[in-house]
Amino acid sequence: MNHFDYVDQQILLQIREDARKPFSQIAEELKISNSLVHQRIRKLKQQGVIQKAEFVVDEKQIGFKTKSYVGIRLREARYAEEVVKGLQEIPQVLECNYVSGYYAIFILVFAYDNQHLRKILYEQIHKIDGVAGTDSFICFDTNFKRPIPLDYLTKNAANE
Amino acid sequence: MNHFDYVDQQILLQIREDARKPFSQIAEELKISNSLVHQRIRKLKQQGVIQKAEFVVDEKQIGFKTKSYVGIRLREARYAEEVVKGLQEIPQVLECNYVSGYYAIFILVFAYDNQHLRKILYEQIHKIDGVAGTDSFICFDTNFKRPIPLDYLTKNAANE
DNA sequence: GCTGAAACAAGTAGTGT
DNA sequence: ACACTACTTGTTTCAGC
Repeated sequence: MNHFDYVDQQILLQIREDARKPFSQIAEELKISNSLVHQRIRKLKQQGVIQKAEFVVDEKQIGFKTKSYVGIRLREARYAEEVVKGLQEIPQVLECNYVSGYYAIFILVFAYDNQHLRKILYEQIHKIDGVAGTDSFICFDTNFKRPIPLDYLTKNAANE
Repeated sequence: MNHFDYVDQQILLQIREDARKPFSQIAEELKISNSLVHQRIRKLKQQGVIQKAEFVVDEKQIGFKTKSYVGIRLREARYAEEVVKGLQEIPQVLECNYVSGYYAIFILVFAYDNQHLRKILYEQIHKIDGVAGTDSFICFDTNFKRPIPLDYLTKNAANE
């Protein structure tokens, strides 16, 4: 397991909320040196704990008003790979997972509006060979969306 | 509709993939001045197109191996708000949406492992008043995950 | 493993076209 | 609406503790 102490956790908590926060400011708040922040962030990157920094784009502001999760059933399991390839060709499909349960594949779709979603479903997804059917769960509202807790790592670090 | 031209699009494409990319470097690549990049990013922030910059944390690296979508059915529709409040108390529930279709609420859960997920489901979610039942779609694998396309804005800008 | 200073690079604001 | 310049601030490296 990776080493992961209080300083790492505090740095992570800050930069994952604001990736452009100056390291010098973080250092000041944690009362550590400028360069230590730099060293720790480099370590976290090397370990793969942090991968990259992204600017978050508001989907509604750029015209995507309909967010929907879609469960996909296959005619037979062997079509899975091919269907994933087909889904990848549709830019509005932002996420694609193999799942357990009633569906084989579970995706996240962003469309301009409900009509656009209907088009994507019936003119594109349903035409992919191997797709037996779909169920859509259109998001009326997102109540909350938040980052993953960091407690597991610190708990484990305590055992080292 | 917002003004949104080629420069805006190019800047967005770059910073959403790397929020710490130096503005000066973006300026160089687009062959525009340093300060124009700065101005445009400020504009995009004011318009709400970009909200904040985040560092992406790898869930597996920090101990969360089980990702699952969970559909929640309610005993009666009027319980909705209360159930959302209950879900908010569970830190491993990272996203919560009101949805159309078979379920009333659809959530994203990250757990240490399958047993931990089971615990969250039966010892926490099922004990919230109003929850009639749940179905879990455990993600065996995420085939792809990508950012939203930006073409809509530029298409609309052309009509202005 | 951490700090501090020094060299370097980038962000910011004001002015002019 | 954009570029240029001067100024401020942050980043990064490295010697030393």
